[in-house]
Amino acid sequence: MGIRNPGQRAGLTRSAVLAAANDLLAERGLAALTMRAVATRLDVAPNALYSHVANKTALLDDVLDDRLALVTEPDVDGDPAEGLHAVMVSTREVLIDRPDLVPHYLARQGARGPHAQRLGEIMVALLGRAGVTGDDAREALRVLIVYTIGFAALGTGGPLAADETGRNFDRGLRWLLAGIIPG
Amino acid sequence: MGIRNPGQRAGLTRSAVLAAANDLLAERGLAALTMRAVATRLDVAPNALYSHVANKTALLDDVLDDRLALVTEPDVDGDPAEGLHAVMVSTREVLIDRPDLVPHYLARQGARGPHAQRLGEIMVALLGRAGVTGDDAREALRVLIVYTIGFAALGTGGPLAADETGRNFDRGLRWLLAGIIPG
DNA sequence: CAATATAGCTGGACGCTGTACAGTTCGCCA
DNA sequence: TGGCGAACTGTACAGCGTCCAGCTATATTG
Repeated sequence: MGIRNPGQRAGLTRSAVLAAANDLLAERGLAALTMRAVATRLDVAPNALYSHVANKTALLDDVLDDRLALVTEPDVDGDPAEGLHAVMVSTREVLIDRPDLVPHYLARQGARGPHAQRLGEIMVALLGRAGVTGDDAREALRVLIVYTIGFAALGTGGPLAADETGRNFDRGLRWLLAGIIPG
Repeated sequence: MGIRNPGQRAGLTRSAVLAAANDLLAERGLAALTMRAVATRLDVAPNALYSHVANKTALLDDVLDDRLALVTEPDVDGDPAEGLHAVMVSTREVLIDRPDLVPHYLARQGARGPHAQRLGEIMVALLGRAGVTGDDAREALRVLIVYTIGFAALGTGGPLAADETGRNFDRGLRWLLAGIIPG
């Protein structure tokens, strides 16, 4: 543009880039989330972003994992089934207003970021306290994750209203938990 | 390219376009499925496709629905729970080797094509014969669909091997069906 | 059978994308 | 104080989906 001075530091930060991308996603959706749009919002040249992020896919990965940091941790000492229920509900709530992010998650065959990993560990611990371990735990984990992510992706797009979808999610989740932790 | 004679009919068909797109998806994945690649495969100029397909999104929608035509219909007079189980298993199998298609499905907030609709109706009928009707049926339908699509999307990408994932899917599915159809 | 309308295809182009390259300049550390 | 590495710039490229205008082989009509 000629307005920005060449070579001058804009004080750009990795987390500033993530935040800008996240905001853009929230305000205008995935289609509007282009590297150029993020750069514009930060008043910076498009390629400046590549000093802080490997590429757009990695950027989206990180935005997703940042998002997962907002999942509220359950009471690890309470009832395990209720703890699992709480984690899944919170996860869905956190993801549901970034619906475009979830297909990306699925296309990447699952999240691998630190926050995603932490959630997985918490769930495994809860399952263990409920007497589900080993292969059983791995299977239960996967079922719960797939179910939750699926519901987050479908968002409120079906024939049901928003709060109906929440109750619907809840109901299926309890069916799964009843199967996972019998009695 | 100057090789093809201008104005000459290539005998292009809508279903030929769908087939080419489907093949490309199977052989080289979603990233390789560009309008230009489809056109090249049909030995045609890229914009010729737009005589048969509204745009790329619609093309993907149609490829998906074509795919759903392959789902094997269950015995409508047998045990409803087994019928539902069979439909979901078949759906997952049909989608699992076009894994890129499923995030697209989710991003579009669910399939709406004729074959998808037919599957929905079959499921509702089975649920009805199991005594699940009205809102309960709509909720059960949604839970089953989300679960199945989710597993199709995650494909075999997790920590489990391919056939393990199949058994894993089966297990969770039975939990859900046990909740939907008690007794 | 001749004239006309139409639908299928073409080359070309537009605006947009992600991102590579090389150069400039700043802040920091020896 | 000198130099080095990191941050940022302008520029550019290849590839994308898709629109437009034109040509022509075919179908339709008189």
